Amino acid sequence: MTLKQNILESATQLFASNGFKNTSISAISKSSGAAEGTIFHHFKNKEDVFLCALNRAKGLIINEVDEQVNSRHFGNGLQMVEAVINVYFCLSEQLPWELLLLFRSHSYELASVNDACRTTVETIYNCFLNAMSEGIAIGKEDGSIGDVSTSKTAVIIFGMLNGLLRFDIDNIFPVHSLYFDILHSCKKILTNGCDEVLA
Amino acid sequence: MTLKQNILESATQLFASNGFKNTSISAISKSSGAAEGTIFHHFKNKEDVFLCALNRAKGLIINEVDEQVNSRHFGNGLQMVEAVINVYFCLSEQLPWELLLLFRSHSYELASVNDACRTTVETIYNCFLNAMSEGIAIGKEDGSIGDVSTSKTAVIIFGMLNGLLRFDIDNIFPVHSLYFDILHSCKKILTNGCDEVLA
DNA sequence: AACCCGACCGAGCGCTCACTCGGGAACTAT
DNA sequence: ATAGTTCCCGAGTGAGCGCTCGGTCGGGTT
Repeated sequence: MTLKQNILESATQLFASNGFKNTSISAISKSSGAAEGTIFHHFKNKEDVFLCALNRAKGLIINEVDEQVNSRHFGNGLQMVEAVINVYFCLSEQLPWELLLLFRSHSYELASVNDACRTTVETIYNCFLNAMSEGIAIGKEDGSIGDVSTSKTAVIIFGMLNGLLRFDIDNIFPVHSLYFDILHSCKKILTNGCDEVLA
Repeated sequence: MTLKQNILESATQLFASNGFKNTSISAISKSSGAAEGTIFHHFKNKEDVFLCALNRAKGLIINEVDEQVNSRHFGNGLQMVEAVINVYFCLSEQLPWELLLLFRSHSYELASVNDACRTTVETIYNCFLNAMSEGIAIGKEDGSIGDVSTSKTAVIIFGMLNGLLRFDIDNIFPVHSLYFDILHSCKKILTNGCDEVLA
């Protein structure tokens, strides 16, 4: 573990739990064991630290999706979608700080100004959306998923997961106990409505 | 319009669009036309300004729900749930700053420390959740909604709306064009799965 | 041995910020 | 008219911040 990596890990944790403005360089310095000067030796400025931390998070998150979804085979499309949902849900335990960092408003605010940040954030979200869309498309062909709009349904399900995860993170509702209910709701969205089936 | 109200309105807008730490007292002073000293004459400190702005937002939001949902009659439970969904969706146009203020991480972080803030945030969320639960409960009796868990389903649908609204706000996806698709997905969640119907 | 260079350090600089304070203006009560 | 009270002002204060800069140290090259 090099000192630079140490700085990034500490920064990830601090930015994730306190936000950008509420995290001082001196705090990162103390937490990582690197002197303040050392931080500015490795990174251009505070924003650069944030960006590099976000990039590191991107790598870890995408890696997780690759391992759990993209490198596996599934019986049908629905099972693939379930796997995507499962990865995203488990992320808050596997990579809590990285997920929180992505959820921080500074990520979006920086993304609307900084090209590099925007592509990083987009890459992470597209990673999930693409996997989800692929699963839906496969499912529509093999019959495990009904006749729904691929892209729209992917966004809606992904948005649902996002909102519920935030409930958990922000301590509004303990959503993790609802995992199977949420999965069940997703399945309902992915099937045709009963009217069409009965018609 | 008193100067104090003016301060709260400006603060709401600034806190909502820039966050707590990124909004300085001098900015609120310039935007509201009140001198810095005047702000501290009316409010104990910066956090008090935030809290009062959040309380004001609470009043406006709950008022909107009362007008659009609680004071009306609906043909059945499903229609009531639809009305709740509609109010929440329209809130980002009716009371954009107030909704954004609620979505700011400072609200949750303060809520976990400050009792007054916690009850304010809880009151707003419970206002929607209660209306949603009531609609589901009514719908289960009149048959417009299937045999689902009232409270769990309310949380799931509310979380879904939250997540999708945030997509819109954070400029990740333009979700407002998906309104009818989202409504359709909610209806699917609220009905029994086809297996039960066909059984 | 002499040199170089990247890693690392921490005191210090300039700036911004939340908040204070002393005083003025307007309004009310006596 | 006088006194009291509330509202309002903005210069001033001290703490904390991001970042700079002059410097030490150790390993690799010649």
